[in-house]
Amino acid sequence: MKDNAMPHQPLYLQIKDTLKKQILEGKYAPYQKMPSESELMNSFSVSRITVRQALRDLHREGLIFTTQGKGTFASKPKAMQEVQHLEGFEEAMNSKGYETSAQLVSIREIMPNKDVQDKLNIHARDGAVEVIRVRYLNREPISVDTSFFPMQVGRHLFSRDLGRDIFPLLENELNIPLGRADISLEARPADANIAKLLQMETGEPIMWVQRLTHDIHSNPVDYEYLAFRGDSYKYHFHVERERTRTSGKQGGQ
Amino acid sequence: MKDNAMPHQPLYLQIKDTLKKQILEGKYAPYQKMPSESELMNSFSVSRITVRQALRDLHREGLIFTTQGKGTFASKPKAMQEVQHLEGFEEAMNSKGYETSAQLVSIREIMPNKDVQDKLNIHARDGAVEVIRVRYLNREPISVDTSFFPMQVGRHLFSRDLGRDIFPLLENELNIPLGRADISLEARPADANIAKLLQMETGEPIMWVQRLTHDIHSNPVDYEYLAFRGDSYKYHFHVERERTRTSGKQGGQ
DNA sequence: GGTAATAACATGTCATAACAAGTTAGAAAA
DNA sequence: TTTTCTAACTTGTTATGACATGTTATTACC
Repeated sequence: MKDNAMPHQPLYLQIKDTLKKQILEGKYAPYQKMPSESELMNSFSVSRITVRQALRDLHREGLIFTTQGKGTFASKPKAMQEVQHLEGFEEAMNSKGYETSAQLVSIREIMPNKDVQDKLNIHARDGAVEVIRVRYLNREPISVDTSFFPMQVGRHLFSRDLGRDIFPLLENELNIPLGRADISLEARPADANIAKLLQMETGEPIMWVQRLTHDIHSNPVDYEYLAFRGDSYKYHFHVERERTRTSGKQGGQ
Repeated sequence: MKDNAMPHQPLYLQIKDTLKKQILEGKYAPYQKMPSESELMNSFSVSRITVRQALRDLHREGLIFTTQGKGTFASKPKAMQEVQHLEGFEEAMNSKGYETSAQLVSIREIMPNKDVQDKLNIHARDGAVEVIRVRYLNREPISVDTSFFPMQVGRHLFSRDLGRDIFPLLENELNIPLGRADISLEARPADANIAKLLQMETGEPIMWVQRLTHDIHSNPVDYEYLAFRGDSYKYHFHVERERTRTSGKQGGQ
């Protein structure tokens, strides 16, 4: 594990990585039964505890689930985004070992509608840049992203590779330090255009995310709609019960 | 918290709960060294693997961290950077001048399925109380709430008015101080039952909210599914861009 | 007193083994 | 043919044991 000489990985991590790769490559379809612990012991020539340790990690990462007496099954990959901080989709997914990519559908200068004007604090005559992309998770379309940028930001994007994340681009190449984002979530039916891009039926549920991102000076720099497939996306977060609310008549559900 | 016949818990879970309680009570200050595995083996009279399994779970919950050669230490209490308080539904709506109400569909004692067992940390034979309600906004159904309570909480609900919020009921009448809640959001199609209760078409999008609420001692007290009409509900919150991530090559969207 | 070596301590990895508990396929009985 | 029972299979828990690796205290030497 010191610099050269292929770092020796513990067996359980090697097994975990092998199985994870197989799952992500689709060797095991969602809900398909995987080899038993006994079979894995034999095929990897290791003890059961080593296999279990690998399986336990895979379970913790949500890639498998196990039922006593039945066996181990591949989970349906589900993108889950933690809402603790403004974290990009790609970053969140890559940290889980999923492969992400994005495909630019279009980029153009537009006359912003009222909503975009209000959000970006601009006028119609200022113009704005609209970027539409489809994002992929493990090569399957998962979201259609429609982003609007004020011209002083947007005009720099025409010459950039938009097949990857925009946030680091804004920060690292345009030197725009990002700050707060306002986010809203709704469940909506997919319209025909989105349904087509996401390879689903019109009317099926999507998670409709609106996000307005500011720089650290609170200037709006990016207003976007993200339409995620409902069956492939989940938001997750923690909240605390605020103490002072207990004195009121409200609160809870 | 389990008053009657304490169901037999695996040793590692008992040890984990004991240590967790000690940590949360402040017996070990943040970063303070905890007993070694060897000492825990002796004090609990179990094998090392049983101790390690308990420690592994505590580590996974963020309560401890371990360093090879040094030992095991209490973590700094997660100062949950709460995105924003989940504003109580009723409060949020009432502050906007909307009229809210809830109608009890059913309350019954059930044998909890595996998911509910896991979430409420109970066994099937413990039973649980299931409460199903429809919530109204300005007299139109907006959500179907299915809540599960462990028996020591749930049995008190049979004699209560469930036409109003449960959280203040739990806090003010049952003296259960509420703490953290884990929440996840998904867009899903409404099944026939929910569609009927919400007066919508089967398959239309709903916002599927899963919420596990704990008391301040981290005991789970309420596990619920909230199915909101997609066309009548929106989640909104703020997040900050985390500074340290800008140094990476990933991030953004 | 400072430095190096060694021993003791502590967690990390892995093996073998056994029993508990849940599921299912196949055999036997009705 | 259908139902019941049992053996085989499968995961869950726990024990004992050994070696690897990292840290720290102690001892020996200069």
